[in-house]
Amino acid sequence: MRLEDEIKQTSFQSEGQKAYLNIVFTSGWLTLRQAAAFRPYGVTLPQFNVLRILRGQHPKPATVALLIDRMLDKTSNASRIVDKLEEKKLVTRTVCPGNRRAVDIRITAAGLDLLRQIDDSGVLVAAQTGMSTLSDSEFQQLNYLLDKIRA
Amino acid sequence: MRLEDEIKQTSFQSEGQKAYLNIVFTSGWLTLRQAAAFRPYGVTLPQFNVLRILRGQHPKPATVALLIDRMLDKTSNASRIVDKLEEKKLVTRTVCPGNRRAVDIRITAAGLDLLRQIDDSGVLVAAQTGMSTLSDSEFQQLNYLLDKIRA
DNA sequence: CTACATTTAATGTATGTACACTAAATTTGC
DNA sequence: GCAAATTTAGTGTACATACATTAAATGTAG
Repeated sequence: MRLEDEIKQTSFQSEGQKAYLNIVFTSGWLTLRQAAAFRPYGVTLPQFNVLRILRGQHPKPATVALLIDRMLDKTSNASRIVDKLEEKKLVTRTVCPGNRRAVDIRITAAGLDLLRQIDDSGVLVAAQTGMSTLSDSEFQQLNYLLDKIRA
Repeated sequence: MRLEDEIKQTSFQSEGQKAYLNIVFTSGWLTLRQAAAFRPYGVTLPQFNVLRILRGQHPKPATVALLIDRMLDKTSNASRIVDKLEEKKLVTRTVCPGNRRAVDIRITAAGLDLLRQIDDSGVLVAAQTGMSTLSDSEFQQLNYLLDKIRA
């Protein structure tokens, strides 16, 4: 749907201003759909993303610093997201033996199970059906333009 | 900067998956810059956006429902954003005489002053310098692609 | 006119975001 | 070897987001 109709604004200062609003609005639109898809599994989107990073490391542990490095949202508080996952027994936290400042974070069997369930359900794919309306070359063009904005 | 480098991920399931991450990441990147620009003025980005909607209505009042309709983030809690603005005396809230369920929200002289200050400062333009790296036709292409995703 | 439904805003609760600050462990420079 | 700097997590606080629920005013059907 055209941005103009979504936010009931008919004129914009510039195409750039409109593009800014469009990026932020589309991001929210997509995130809302993703979050809804995960809700039945009892994890939020940031929690899911941390779990996926941990699975990528498995069976090696990750530190909080590594999570921050790989997270989309660098300023989000990885500690507190790990808190929630620990409460749900999806991850474990142990002081790193080699460096007692750091904390080794590992995904548990239950965590791996949950990710497998979500993978199998196709929920992730379904949540991105909004994303299936573009061709591969259009996606590439989009990625090119977004990367260029942050040049 | 390439998304791959920003989030240290070298492979993606598909261009669509990568585009999804790119939209969300770029949105966060832009929002962070905008928020920093407003901080000296003591308002947050959602608060600023509500103020702008109210200026657009001025001198007519707006209701909470109208704010939600025009906001980028429909599920954000307009009531509480108005709370903050009211505390800062940037808006007023009065029960709507014609419909006592509704609340008339108006921007105050101080609110208009603040917006004028922000406009004059060029802060908004400066915050969007990240957005100046694309040509108009590239922005148009970007808008087209984003609208198509939400088709 | 009254009972029920709908509209409108506000509130409650859990989570996440942004940023400053703290505290402990380690590294570095002398 | 020790003092200062740095690294690493965690905490505190303010704000926003997401969604369910409440409460009051209004509309509507009988």
